[in-house]
Formats: sequence, C-alpha cells, structure tokens
Amino acid sequence: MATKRPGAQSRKEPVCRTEIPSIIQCDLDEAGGVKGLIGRLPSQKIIGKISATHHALSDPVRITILCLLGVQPLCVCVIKECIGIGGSKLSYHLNIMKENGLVDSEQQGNWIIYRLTDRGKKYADEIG
Amino acid sequence: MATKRPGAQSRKEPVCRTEIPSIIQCDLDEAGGVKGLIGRLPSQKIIGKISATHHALSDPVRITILCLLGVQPLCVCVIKECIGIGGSKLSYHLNIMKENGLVDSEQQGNWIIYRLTDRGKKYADEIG
DNA sequence: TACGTATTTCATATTAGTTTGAAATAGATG
DNA sequence: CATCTATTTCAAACTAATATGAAATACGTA
Repeated sequence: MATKRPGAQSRKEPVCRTEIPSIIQCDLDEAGGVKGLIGRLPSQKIIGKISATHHALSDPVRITILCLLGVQPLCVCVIKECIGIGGSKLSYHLNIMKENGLVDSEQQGNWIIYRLTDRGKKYADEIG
Repeated sequence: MATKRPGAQSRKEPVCRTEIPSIIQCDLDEAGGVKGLIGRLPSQKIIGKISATHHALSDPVRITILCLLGVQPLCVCVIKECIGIGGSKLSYHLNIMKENGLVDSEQQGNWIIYRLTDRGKKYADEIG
C-alpha cells in the first residue's frame, strides 16, 4: 500500500504545503487520512441535534430551571418565584427546554405543571 | 407543624393568589417551600460554569471539532481541511473550546497541535 | 356571561455570538 | 536577514439569542 512518499496521504493533494509533524501524520494515516476522519463523523443532522441540546442548556436561567425541576414537578408560578424573573421571560426559557425535549408540561386547572423528561433528568443528574 | 391553612407554605405570603394544585403543594412543603428549593440550588458561580460549558458545545462546528479530536490530536490545518472552513473562523471556535477547558494546544514547529483535555474526552465519549 | 388569575404570545429593543477578510505574529529555512 | 508557511488577532458586518411589556388566551368561579 506504500506510495512514493511514505507517511503522506494516499493519492490526495496534501493538507499543508509542507510536512505536518510525523506524530500526527502517522496516526492520521492509520485513521485513513482526512477522508477517514470525515468518514467517522456523525451526520450533520446528529451533530445539529447534539449542539441544539447543549444550546438548550447554555443559559443560567435554564440550568436553574433544570435543577428546580430535578427536585419535583412545579407550576410556572413557583418556578417564577424561585428565580425571580418575569412571566414572559420564564415562558420563553421553558419553551426552549420543551422544544429540546428536556421538559414537558401538563395543565391542571389554571396552572401548568412542568416536569423533567427522562432526557432532562439525565442532565439534571449530571449536575448532582 | 400544621398552620391554619394546611398545605400552604409556613409563615410566607403565597406564591400565587389562589391555591396551587395539591400534588405540587404537598411535595413543595416537604422540600421546604420556595425557600427550600432555592436553598438546594447550586451557587450562581457553579450554574454559570455549567451553562458556559454547554455553550462551548452549542455550535455544530465545535461539536465537529470535538469528534475529530476524539479520534486523535490534530494540527489546525488538518481540522481546517476536514471541516472546510477558513482559518480565522476555526481559530475563533478553537479558542472558545480552549477557554472552557475542552481542548489544549501545543506548538510543534510551524504547527499547533490541538488535543482533547480529560474534560473534553468526557463529552466526546458521550457522543460515541 | 362577566370577571379574576395563570400563563403564553407577539412585537420590539437590546445584547451576545458568529463570520469575514485583512493584517499581524511566530517559527522554519535558505 | 528575507521569505515562506501556519496560525492568530482585530475590527467590522452580520446573525441569532434574550429581555421587556402590552395584549391575548385559557381556565375557574360567581
């Protein structure tokens, strides 16, 4: 399988114009070069979903909600009281968490009760 | 411990003007009411760090980098070739990952080699 | 039906994150 | 030292996320 230039990627123009460090190059060859690395990547769709989930957890308000709901299901007014923010702001954040499958909600009379989904619990447990 | 209004929080003005669903109220009383919930929350500092870490993982480019470095340490030019983006953009994303302790880097000649930290590995492993 | 409470929706303002390309820096080599 | 390559830095343009308050909705009760 060896070509004229041992250690270089097979049949492709090089990544850099000069030779990259051999420690990297050797492993890279074993991995199948740039093509091999790309081949191992998850699909765009999966990568998008992973980053979207992290985005849903990337705000202090939402992490706080995650922790609160980790204790027990709560209606919006209790969450609001715990965090001390306005209703529309809270609704905005709850919605993002819901869209990303971290929480779901159920109406009971005037109140809407939010609880963690199994997925949400997983992330709440990671926190402690 | 029971007061005049059984099921209500002790000695505090109520969260809502009417009575919240009893399923919630009972658990809430056991948890020590709103005060009790707040008491269990992690510090602002910790909440901030958790959300910052998720933010560092909230972009498709950065998840892709995480996956690539999960295979092996790589120099910038190889990552660039795999993802197909400009150098300054890549540098921007690598910096965010570095600031959040997901990767570190080491210079070798003209090249800078990025690798996952243990923390970064943890998140890469979660992906698969 | 009319009214009160809890929650959401909507439009808009504000802020934060990302992209882009040109210029700067750092190391290697002649 | 001059030059080349790899990478970063910077400022500006662009885009996305968040905050805010007023209005709308949904339910309960009289």
